[in-house]
Amino acid sequence: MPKLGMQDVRRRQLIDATFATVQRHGLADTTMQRVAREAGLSAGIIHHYFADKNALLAATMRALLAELRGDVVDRLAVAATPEARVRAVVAACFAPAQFRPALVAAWLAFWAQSPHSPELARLRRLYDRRTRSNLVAPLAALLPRPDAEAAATTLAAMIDGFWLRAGATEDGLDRADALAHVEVYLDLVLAAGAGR
Amino acid sequence: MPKLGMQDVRRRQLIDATFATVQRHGLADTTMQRVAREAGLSAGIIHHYFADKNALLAATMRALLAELRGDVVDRLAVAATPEARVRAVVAACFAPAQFRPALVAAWLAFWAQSPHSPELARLRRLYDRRTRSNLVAPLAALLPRPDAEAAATTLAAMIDGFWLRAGATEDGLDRADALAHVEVYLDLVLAAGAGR
Amino acid sequence: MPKLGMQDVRRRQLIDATFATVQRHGLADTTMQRVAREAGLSAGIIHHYFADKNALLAATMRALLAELRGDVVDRLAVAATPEARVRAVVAACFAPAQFRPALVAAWLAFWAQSPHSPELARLRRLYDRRTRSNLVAPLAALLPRPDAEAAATTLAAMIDGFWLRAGATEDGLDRADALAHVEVYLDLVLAAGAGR
Amino acid sequence: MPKLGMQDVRRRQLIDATFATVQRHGLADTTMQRVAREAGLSAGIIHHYFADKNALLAATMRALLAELRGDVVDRLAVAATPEARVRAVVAACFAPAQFRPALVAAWLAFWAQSPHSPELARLRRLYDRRTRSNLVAPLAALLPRPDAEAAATTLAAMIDGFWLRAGATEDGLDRADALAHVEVYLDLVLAAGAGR
DNA sequence: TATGAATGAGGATTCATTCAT
DNA sequence: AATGAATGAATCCTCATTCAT
Repeated sequence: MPKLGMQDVRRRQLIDATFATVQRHGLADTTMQRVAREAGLSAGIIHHYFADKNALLAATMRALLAELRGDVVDRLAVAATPEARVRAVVAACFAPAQFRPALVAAWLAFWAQSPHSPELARLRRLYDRRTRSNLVAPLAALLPRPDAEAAATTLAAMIDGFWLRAGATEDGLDRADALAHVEVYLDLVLAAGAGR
Repeated sequence: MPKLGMQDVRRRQLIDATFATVQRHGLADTTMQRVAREAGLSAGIIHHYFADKNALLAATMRALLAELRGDVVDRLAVAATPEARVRAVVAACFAPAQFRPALVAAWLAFWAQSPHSPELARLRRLYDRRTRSNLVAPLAALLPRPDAEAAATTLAAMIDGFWLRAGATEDGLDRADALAHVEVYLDLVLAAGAGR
Repeated sequence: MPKLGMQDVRRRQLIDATFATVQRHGLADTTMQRVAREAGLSAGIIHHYFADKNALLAATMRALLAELRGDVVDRLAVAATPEARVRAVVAACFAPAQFRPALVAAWLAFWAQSPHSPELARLRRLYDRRTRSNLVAPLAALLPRPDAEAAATTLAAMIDGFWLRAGATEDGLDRADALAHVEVYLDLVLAAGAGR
Repeated sequence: MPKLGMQDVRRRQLIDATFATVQRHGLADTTMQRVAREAGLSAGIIHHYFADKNALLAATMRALLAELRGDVVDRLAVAATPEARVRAVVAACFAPAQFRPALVAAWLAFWAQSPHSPELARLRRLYDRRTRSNLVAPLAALLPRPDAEAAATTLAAMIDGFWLRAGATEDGLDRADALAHVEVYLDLVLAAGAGR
C-alpha cells in the first residue's frame, strides 16, 4: 500500500468538504470559501490542489462515482450466478451507503449541471455506460440479447427514478421499499424470460 | 393610461425567457441580466413583475408544471377505460412537447435546486402527488389496491428515470424507445394482474 | 379665502405623505415609490407637482416650518407683555403639536441633510434667524441688549437640545419636563436681569 | 504568511475613510464605493473587515464616541474639585478636537439615523447615559440631588443644542462663544445653589 | 391629470482567483 | 505548504426619472 502524500490527504480532505458543502447548501451555494471553511483550511489553498472550482467539483463527482463503483465491484466479486450478479448491481445502488438523501441530492446537483460542464458530462456518460454494462452482461446470460438490453435500460431508468425521488428528503420513500419495487420488476422480467 | 394587460404579457414573456435561459446556461448561470436580455427588456423591469429571482424561477417551474398538467388532462379527457387512462398519463409524459432534452434539463435543474428552495420543494411535491394519483386512480380499477399502488410507484420512478436520462442531450435515447420500454412494463403488470 | 385648486390639494397630500414616510422610515429610506403609495397615488405623478425629489423634500421641510411659525404667531398674538412674548415662543416650541418624537425625528433628518442641500440649508438658516429674533425682541425689553442676545442664544440652544433628545423616541424625557427645565432657566435669567 | 496586523490597521483606515465620507457627502450619500476610494482600497475588501455597511457605520460612530470619551476622561483625571469636574466635562465637549463642524455634522447624521438602526440607537443611549452621569456626579456634590439632576439635564441639552448649531458649517457661531454661554449658565446655577 | 411601464445607473454584497508573505 | 489580504467582476436589487398612453 503506497503511503499517501500530503497531496493526496489534502485533496481527499477538500473533496470531502466539497461533498459536504454541496449536500448542505446546494451546488449553487457551494463557494470556495465555504468549502475551505468546511475543510478547516484557508480559502487560497484550494488552488494549490485544484486548478479551479470546476476541477474541484469534477474531482468530487469522480469520488462519488468511485465509491459506487467500489460497492458494485465488491458485491459482484461474491456473486456466483448471473442472476446473483444482476441482483448485486441493483443491491449496490440501494445500499445504505449509496441511497442516502444527502448523497443523492449531491448526485442530482451534478447531474443537473452536467449539460453545462464537459467534464461532468463525461463522468455522467461514464456512469451510464458502466451501469448499463453491469446490468446487460449478466442479463444476457438469462434472456435473449434484445430482451436483456431492454430490461437493462428499464432497470437503469427505475434505479435512477428512485434515486431522483430519494433526493427530496422529506419524501417518505424508504430505501427498502424502493429496492423491493425494483426486485418485483426483476422477478417479473426474469420469470417472463424463463417462461419462454 | 399605460398599455393595459402588460402584466400578463410581460410575465409570460419573462417566464419564457427564464426557461430559455435555464436550458441554455443552466440554473446556476441564469442571471437576471441574461433573462432580461433574452426577453429584450431591461434588467430592472423584471422586478416590476416578480418580487425577486426566486419568484421568477418558481413561476417558471409552475408554468412548466401547468403545461404538463394540461397535456395530461387533455389526454385523460378522451380516455374511456381505466387502461386507456393509465396509458394516457404515460403517453403525456413522453409526448413530444414534454419529452424534449431542453425542457427536461430545465426540469432537472429545478429538481436539483428544490431541496434548497421551499417554493420549488412545494412544486415538486405537488408534481409527485399529482403524478401518483393520476396513475393510482385508473390502476386501482385494474388491480388490487396494493398492487395498484406498487405499480404506480414503479411507473412513476421509471418515467422520472427516463426523463433524467433525456436531460443529457447527446444521449441517443429516443422518445419512442423510452415510451416503448414503459409500455412493456405496463403490459407485464396488467397481464400479471389480469391473470389472477 | 381662495378656493384650493387640485394643484394645492395634491401638493399638500404629497407633502403629508412625505412627512409620514420620513418619520416612519427615515430620510434615507424615503423613496418616491413609498411616498406615492402613502399618498395613494402612482409613482409617476409626483413629478407633475414637484420638479424632483429634492423639491419635494424641501417643500415638506417648508411645511413643517410654516406650522411651527403659525403656532408661534398665534401665541404671540395673545401675549401682552414682553415676558409673556418670550414665554409664548418657548411654549410654542414645546406645544404638543410640535414636540412630538415623530415630528422631531423628521426635523432632525432634514437638519442632518442640510449641509448637503442648499435649499434645506436655506430653510435651516431661516428657522435659526426667526427663532433668534422671536426671542431677542422681547428679551431686549427686559434685559440689556448684550444680555438679551446671550440669553436668546442660550435659550435657542436649549430648545434645540431638548428637541434633539425628543427625537430618540424611547427616551423618557417628557414634554412638560423639558418645558419646565427651560422655564427654570428663563426664571433664572429674568431674575438676574431684574436684580440689576 | 500574509502581512500581520492588517486587521487593526485596515479597520482604522476604513473607519477614518467612512468618517471623512460622511462629513463630506452626508450619510445618505456615503456608499461603500466612496468609502473604499477614500481609503484607497477596492470596494470588495471592506467586507473582509466589516460584516456589512451597518457594521462599518456603527464602528465609525463608536470610534467618534471613544474619542470624545477619551477627551473627557483625560480632563477629569486632572480635575481636583467637583466644580472642576463639571467644567472639565463641559470643556471637553467644546474642545477644538470635538467641536468641529465636520465632526458635528457626522455626529448629527448618525443621530438622525439612530431611530432606524438598533445599533446606532444603542450607541446614542450610551452617549446620553454617559454624558448625564458625567455631569450629575460632580453636580451632586455641589447642589441638592434634585437640583443637580435638573441642572445636568439642562446642561446636556444646551451642549447638544450648541453642537446642533455647530453642524451648520456656515454658521458664525464660535466655539469659544458657545463655551462661554454654557459657562454663564453654569455660573448662574452654581451661584444659585451656593446661595441657599 | 394620472397611470404604471420602462430604463439605466448605482446600491450593497459575494465570489473565484491571485499574490505577497 | 499555507495564509488571508486584495482585487475586480458579477450578482441581485432599488430607485429617481421619463414617457406612452
